[in-house]
Parts: sequence; C-alpha cells; structure tokens
Amino acid sequence: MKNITIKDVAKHAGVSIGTVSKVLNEKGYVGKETRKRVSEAIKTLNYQVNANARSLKAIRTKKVGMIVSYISNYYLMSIAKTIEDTLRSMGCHMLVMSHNENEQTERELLQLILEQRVEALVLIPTGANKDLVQLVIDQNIPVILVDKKVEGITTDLIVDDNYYGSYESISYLQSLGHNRIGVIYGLLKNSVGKERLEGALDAIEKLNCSSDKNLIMPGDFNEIKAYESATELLLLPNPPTAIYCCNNTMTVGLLKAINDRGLSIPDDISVITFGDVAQWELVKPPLTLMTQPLKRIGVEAAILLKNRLTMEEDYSPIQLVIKPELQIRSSCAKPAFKHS
Amino acid sequence: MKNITIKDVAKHAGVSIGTVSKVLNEKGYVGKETRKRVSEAIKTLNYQVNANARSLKAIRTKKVGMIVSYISNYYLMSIAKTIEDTLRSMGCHMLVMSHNENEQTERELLQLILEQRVEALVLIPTGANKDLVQLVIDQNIPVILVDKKVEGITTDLIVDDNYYGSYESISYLQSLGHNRIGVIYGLLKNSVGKERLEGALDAIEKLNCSSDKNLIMPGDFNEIKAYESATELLLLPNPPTAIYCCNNTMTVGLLKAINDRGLSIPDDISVITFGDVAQWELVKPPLTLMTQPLKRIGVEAAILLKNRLTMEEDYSPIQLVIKPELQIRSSCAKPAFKHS
DNA sequence: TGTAAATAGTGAAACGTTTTATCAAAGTGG
DNA sequence: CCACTTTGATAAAACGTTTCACTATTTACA
Repeated sequence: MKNITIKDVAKHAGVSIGTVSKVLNEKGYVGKETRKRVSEAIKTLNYQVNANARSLKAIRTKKVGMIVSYISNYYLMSIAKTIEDTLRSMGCHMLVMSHNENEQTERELLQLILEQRVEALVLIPTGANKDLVQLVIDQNIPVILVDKKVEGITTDLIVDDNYYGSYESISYLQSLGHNRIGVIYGLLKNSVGKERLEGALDAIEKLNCSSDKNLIMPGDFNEIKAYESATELLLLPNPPTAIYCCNNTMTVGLLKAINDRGLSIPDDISVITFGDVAQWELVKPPLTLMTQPLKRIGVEAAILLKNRLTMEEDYSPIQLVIKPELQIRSSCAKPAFKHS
Repeated sequence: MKNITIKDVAKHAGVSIGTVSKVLNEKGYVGKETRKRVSEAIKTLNYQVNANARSLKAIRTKKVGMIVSYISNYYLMSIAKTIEDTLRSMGCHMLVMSHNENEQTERELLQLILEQRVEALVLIPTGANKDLVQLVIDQNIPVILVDKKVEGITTDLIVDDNYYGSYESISYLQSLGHNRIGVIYGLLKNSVGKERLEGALDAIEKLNCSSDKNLIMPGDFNEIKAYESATELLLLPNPPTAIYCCNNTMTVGLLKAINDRGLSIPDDISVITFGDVAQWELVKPPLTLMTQPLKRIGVEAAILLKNRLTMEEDYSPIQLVIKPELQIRSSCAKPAFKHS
C-alpha cells in the first residue's frame, strides 16, 4: 500500500513533476488545460502532499508549538483555542503538549519542539529549563511566554497581574471590615504562586490587618492540600472571618471543607477566589472572585504570535501584564460580630 | 542564522554523516572513541535533528493526530491528556486540533492529518465527512472514533452508552415518584444528542410518565438556548416536577433559569444532568448526575491506540460502549404535592 | 515586422536525513 | 596461517517535495 507521490500524479497526467508542484502551490505559469488534467489526476489518485517532504525543502513548516502545564485546564485551553483559530486562519497548525509541571518532561518537550522545526512556540513554562528555552530563542524561533515567566529569559511575555489581583482581593475584604483574613496559597516555586502570595501578604501588612502567621496556609495548587489547610484554618480557636484562595482548584477543596464543617458563606465566613469558571456563578452563594481576562490573554497572544510569524526583522520583546478584574457576587459580607 | 545539520556535525567530528546518523540512532557499529567525538560535536554545536527530514526517509513520523470538537472542553481534554501521556511513553507526540463542530473545518483538519502522515488518528467527529474519514482509513492509518460515531464507517469506536445513561436518569426520577419530567436535549444531528434524547423518550414512554410534548425542549448543547427552554418549561401552567438535562453546558443555563425564577432545588423542582465536573459537587444542592467514566475512556483509547501503533497486521475493529454511572447527590427528591 | 515580455513547461539540484552496499581492519578458531 | 566473523567507517542512493535555470512558444505593441 505504497503512498501516492507527486511522481505518480505527474505520470498519470503526462506532465513533469515540476508542473504538478506548480499546480499544487498555485505558483508560476500553468496552462488551463494542463492544470485541469493535473487536478483530475490528483483527485482520482487521492493524492496527498507529504507535508514532511514539503517542509524539508521549503523553510516554512507551518507548525507552531504550544506547551502548556495541563492540557485539561480550562483556563489554558481557552487561550489555546483562540490561538489555534488564529493559526488556522494563517494556514498553520498547532502541536499541543503538556508537561504537567514536571521539569524533566518540559525538557523533553522543548527538545521535541526544536526537532520539529516549529515556527514559533507558545510556552506556559514550569519556570525551570532556562537553558533550553534560551536555546530555542537562539534558533530564531519566536517564543511567547504565557501566564508565567522564566527567570533570566527576555522574550515576549503575557501574564496576569497576579500581585495586583491578590492585593485587590485582600483590599476588598478589608474594605468590608475584615481584619482576620485567611489565605490559602499555591506552590511557591511557581512565579504565579509566589506573586499571588506576595500581593496578599503586602496588602495584609499595608492595610493593617492582623498579621497572624497561622492564617497563611499552603494549598499547593491542589484540592486535597487545600482542603486540609482550610480545615485547619476553620478549627483555629480564633478563626479568620474571611478566606482568600489563590486558585480554582484549591477553592474546590476550600468549599468542601467549609461545607463539611457545616459553616455557611458568607454568614460564618467570607470567601473570595482568584480565577473564574462558569460554575462559580452557580454555587450557593455565587462566588466573588478575581477574573483573569481569558479572552483578552488569548487574543493578545494570538495577535502577538501572528506578528512574530509574519515579521521577518528583529524586534524587541513585548511584555504584557494584564490586570484581572474583581467580580463581586455574594460570597463576601461584613464580618459577623464575634465575642473573642 | 543557518540551522546546524548533520553535515556540520560530521565535519566538526571528522567523520562521515553516516557515522553521525549511527550515533544518533544508536544503530550499527561505532567505535567508542568516535562515538564520544561525535557526541561532543553535537553538544558544542547544539545540533538538533530535523524531524521532518527524518520522517521523510524513515517511514515512522512519530506523530499521532487528535481532532476534537472543542479544545477547551474539560471532558475531551481529560481524554486527550491520558492519550498524550501514553504517546509520550512511546516516543510519539500529538497534534491536537479542534473543529468546533463545524463540518467544513473538520474537512480541512482531516486533510491536514492526511498531509502530515500521522501514524494514527483519534477523532471526535462531527458525524459528517464520511468520505474523508474513509480516505484516512484507506491510507492504512488507524482511526479511533471517540465519543461519537460516523454513520457508515466501521473502525475502532469508544463511546458512552448515551441511551442507557438517559434511560437510567429518567428511570431514577420516575422511581422517586416523578411523572411529569422535563427534558432539555442537545443537537440532534449529533449522534450523542440523538441517543440521549431517544433514551429519555423511551424511558418516559415505557415507564408510563406523562408524555406531554411540551416538556421536551431543545437546548442545542449551549447555555443560552438551554436557559430559554428551561425558562419556558418553568413558566408552563403545569410545569414539570423534575428536569433532565442532557449535558453540562446546558445545565449551567438550566440552573441559572431556576435561580432567576427564585425556585429551589429539589423542593420546587428536581434536577439531574448528564456529565460530571468538579464544581457540580459544590453547587447547592450538590447535583445528582450521570458520570461519564472519563478516566476509563481515556485509558481505553490510549491502550487501543498503543495496540494499533505497534500491531502491523490487519485487525478487526473494536467497539467499546462504556456505561455511565448514576451519581446520587441531593438535587433530586420526591415531588412535592401539587394541587393542579 | 521585430523585439521584448508574458506564458507554458521541463529537468535537475537541493533540502537533511536514513539506509544500503562496500570496504578495511581486527579478532577468532581450527 | 587461512578463512571466517565481528567491528568500524564510508560513500552514495533514496525519501518527496520545491525551486531555479532553461527552452520554447505565444502575445503585445511601437
């Protein structure tokens, strides 16, 4: 079951392979009659160009790589979708891979990217593997970092303003009168995790909230750990009157913990989270949160990508820091009076 | 900024390109000393094999295509993740694309798949484009259909038992005493949508529920339409005591409609849905639903894929129909007495 | 009518690999 | 010491395209 090649088409149509190529790529001069004969040969033989051979000769591979942390993550895939649509409109396509926040895996994927001769790379990095990322850049492959930066690398970057989002979240709670605010934070080796915690901590300090260290608990960006930390928080002799949770996944754990202790939001405790998901509007009560402007990030990334793909000249890296927005719903209220 | 080729490495190490190739692929005889020199040359030159050139000569492209309907869909991407992991362990990688249920887009993607000479294709089809799907199969590329079938195509298939899931959902409601059951169904040109509706309809008939046609409303698999239909259902002079909603997206609309009318679940109305998502456990009350065994589907698809990739011989297509499971939580209760 | 430009088609080189046939040296066993 | 086999390395062919240099015909227009 040999594959049909351009040679077969040429023979079938009685022309040279150069002519077939011209028909295929709509380049150069081909007679009307000949074009038709060739087209028909292609049809009847079910010929398909071999993209590998094509990108071997032609420099353009029409491939763009996208490496994300989690492929089943709604936030990331929303961005991916926007990018994919843009690419398709440019006749390119996308290689998607996920490293699951594993640095070794990311190494292998970057290696693959290099081998595949993609024309650009959209990377949600682990934060490590600076050497390989730099290597990709050195090969003149445009790299767009999304969501997270890699220390020591200067290239295009699109991130949420995590610090700002956290600061504002705490600030909002404080404005409602809370001054014992619990925080469940994510992995700190992750720049997102770090920035969100720092924003929260700075806000707590500057706004004169209680800076009880016991109220700041790790959630490791996972549901289980968040559940445990939340439970601990709730069992404190003098528990917080509000909890700020640094991402969606951990919020699932937090809410379960609150449920399991029979507490009610916002009467017993206020809750605010960083990150949006359709269902947070349906939880009772609907969650107040900091939304990441998903669409915006996706669109910006896509635009940037398009520019990088069409621009030949050198360019200077663009850094986009996108501010999240406070979405006020019903999970935060004034703190109840407590006789401590 | 020319790319480094195998030729450069050969020159740098003072050997022939054949030898470099042998080192690269760990094939044939290479002297210990030579191997070292070559390896060093590769390191210092930062050489990266050109995967395109490689797959031109070697038949294996190490690429598997995956075409899904929506790339930001949690259900599909969970499956994709499992498959991707398996592939990586086999040294292959995945081309992910989405057709957004657009048949023309699917055509283009299938074309791309053909051109890319992938070794296998995992396809969540629109249901159309039978000709192109068949063409892929004819090229001896194993095709695994997931989630949905394509009429007239026989190949590997892994689907939920949608009919069963719907039937059981209605059956559960009926067992609680409901006999005016509303249904919000999805797109019917979609086999999933069709099967789910049929299961529900058959159950309603066989179990002697009221077969009031007004209770069966389209939701088109989207939130807005579902919201409208749900609202209509709730405004009926004699509204249903329970509603079965055929997928997650539509359930968002349904719940919003119920909220907006100030109704309470399950006191005023019972709700059951087809499809799981972490947040459905956190909604008040936690939703009773039919879960699709995501992990199972992903794993089965991955295993099947692995087999197809390693098996040379012809094989007969496997059809896997996986039963969803009823997950009882608190959104369904006995119907309240109504003086109609 | 003559000449340049436009049109139509060809053959061969090039892209960066892998593979195959070949050669040469070095071990091996009788 | 001879006839193998094993080991080590090479040059050239092949993979399926695109592109470039060329030839040959037709068209345009001054």
